[in-house]
Amino acid sequence: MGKERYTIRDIAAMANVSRGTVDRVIHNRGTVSEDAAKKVKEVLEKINYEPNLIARSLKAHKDSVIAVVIPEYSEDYYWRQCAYGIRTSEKEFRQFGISLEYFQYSKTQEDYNKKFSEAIDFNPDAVLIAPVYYQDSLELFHRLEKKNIPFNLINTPIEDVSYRTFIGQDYRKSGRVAAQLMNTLVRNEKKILVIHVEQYFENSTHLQEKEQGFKDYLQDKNISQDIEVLTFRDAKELTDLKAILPETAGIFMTTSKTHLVAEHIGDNEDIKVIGYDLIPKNVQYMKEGKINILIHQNPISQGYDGISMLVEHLIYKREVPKVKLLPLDIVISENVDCYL
Amino acid sequence: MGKERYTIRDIAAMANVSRGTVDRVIHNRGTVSEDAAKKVKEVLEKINYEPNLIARSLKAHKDSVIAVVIPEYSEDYYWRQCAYGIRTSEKEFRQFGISLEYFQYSKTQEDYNKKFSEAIDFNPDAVLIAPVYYQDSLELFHRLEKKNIPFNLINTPIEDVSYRTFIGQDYRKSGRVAAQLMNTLVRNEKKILVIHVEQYFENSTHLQEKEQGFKDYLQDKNISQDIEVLTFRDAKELTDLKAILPETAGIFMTTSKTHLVAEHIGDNEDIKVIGYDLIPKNVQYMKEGKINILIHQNPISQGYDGISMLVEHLIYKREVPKVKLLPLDIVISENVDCYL
DNA sequence: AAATCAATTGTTCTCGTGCACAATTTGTTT
DNA sequence: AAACAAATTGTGCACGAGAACAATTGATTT
Repeated sequence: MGKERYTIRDIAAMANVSRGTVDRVIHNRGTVSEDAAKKVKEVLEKINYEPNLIARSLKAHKDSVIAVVIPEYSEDYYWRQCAYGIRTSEKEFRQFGISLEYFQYSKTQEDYNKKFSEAIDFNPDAVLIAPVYYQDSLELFHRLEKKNIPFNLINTPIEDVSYRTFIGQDYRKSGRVAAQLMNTLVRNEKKILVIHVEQYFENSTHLQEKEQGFKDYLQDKNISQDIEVLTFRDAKELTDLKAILPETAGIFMTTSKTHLVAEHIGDNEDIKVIGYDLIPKNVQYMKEGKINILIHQNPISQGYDGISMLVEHLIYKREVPKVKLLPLDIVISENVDCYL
Repeated sequence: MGKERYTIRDIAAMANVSRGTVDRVIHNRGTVSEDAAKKVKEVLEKINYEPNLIARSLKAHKDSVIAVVIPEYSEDYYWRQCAYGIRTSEKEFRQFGISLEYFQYSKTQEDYNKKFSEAIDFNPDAVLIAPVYYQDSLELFHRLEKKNIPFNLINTPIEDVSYRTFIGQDYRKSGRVAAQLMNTLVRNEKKILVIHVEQYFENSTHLQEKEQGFKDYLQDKNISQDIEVLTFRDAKELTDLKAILPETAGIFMTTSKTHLVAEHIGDNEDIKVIGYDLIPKNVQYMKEGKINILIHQNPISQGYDGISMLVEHLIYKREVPKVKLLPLDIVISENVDCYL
């Protein structure tokens, strides 16, 4: 049975060579005679050797530092959740010699640039980034590449960049899910609004993806439903909504600002609302019945996986996938508790 | 800052004692003078010492065996998924000296008894059980208790037994979720069927819980909907359904046998179906539109967590919660792929 | 004061891997 | 064959915790 755990010592004994030789064969470094190499390889093959990662990582204290570039999170529930995931992972890996250095940016383009730059100049061993501003990011990523620093992206995917892994949702699919749900909720001739609330909408490809997915679904299913897309730069602009609410059956909000819509809908209107993220205001409105469905974007997992997949690469040098897609969790008032 | 990683050596130096004494204080074993104990404790307090688990587990090869008592899974997709989670976890912990011994039972009461007994006589260090038959289980659990063998339950909760941790869903809530979803799907005067398909229904408290949750929700929300509960011992009995389908608006299936219902519904009937588990047949019917919603019971996580929480206890002696509730994932055809 | 025992403290080895260095063998040149 | 370099192989130590064992101190008895 291949059930036992063999050590390098065992292998050395079986192949009649020294521990050093086995080590050299495994890591193919140094010089080994053909004869010895063959014997060792045969044994390795036979017993299906798997190194003891515990012993290995006990030795391998390289003390790496990971820079974390995310939005300022003290005032923001969503990013605070994400930071919580990051910190959980930090705790777990501290004993592996991993430490984190946070670079939080306030939500302006300049500050994003500044903090990201600082992170690069800090010369970390790896970087975790929540990239919000597409254009600015490209140049910054390029600097990381030149320095040969591996980096992971969370929340917002950016194509054509040599990141290690993107952790987040398939936004196209996310939009499709929203559309299917909306279709079960709404069955009349009034129209459906797709609303974006984002200052830098042009840079936010993921919002555009959600919209596209939403439309794709309706088209695929031959559902002829009136759709109107609205893009607001600022929360205040939502007052414009009032006029069209009477002829609206449902609203799909592409961001976590879903609660804004709920606020603008009067108590008496029967408008179905689908949006994103379990931030307290959203959850509150959901429990009051003003938001029907929220799609959970798993900020905690994003943070946790973002770090741990970087560590997998730094310490264990494990292969990591290019994309780690998180589930598209559908949340209603009755199951919201188990995602909080 | 308490950011550094201190070793027992560091602590010994700081407290001006030997490494042995520090070790004795930490594990409070052996004899230590009050004076020395106080000094060491002060240092421990100050630096917030956390032992290096890697080094610890390198040494602590106790080679534990965990017995796994689950249904025969070669022919059963759900339990195969669960076994997959168990095996993933087995792989991960093999290097910690953990090995598993499987005791699969065919789905009869006698065989459950027999295999479970064998597992106990095997004298494992811990046991993971998917208990199906309530009555028989009590006696068997008692035998484990007497032998002082810790055990975890998955899938089916059994109260008043001193298991370590139950891993599974909150079935009451699960029923509530189904009810809320059904209520969005169905809005007419026809009735809703709650269907159980289970040979040993009396022993299956979790199915009864689902039913109760379903009813609770409707009552809480003052929804006056006709409900009829049907219990089938065998798949064949479902032919009886035919007669009542015309006056049925929706069906809530409490087991993974949801596909049976889909099979019995003709193509033309517009009956909404909510059921459990992403087994291939169910997924197939969902894609065809014959099943509307499936609630995912996370068999993989159940298996994985079931083992890993046992290991946490065996190796690290960490505190583990009495109940680990898995999320109540709502699955529709558009997001089914991300749960497979 | 020497002997004995208990209480306390200090030392050393182990776990499995990785790496640096030491030791050995082999081949080549004079 | 001696001298030397190159190729190959063997050995020792470090990582941090745990546990067995050895050593020291203090107290008690004869």
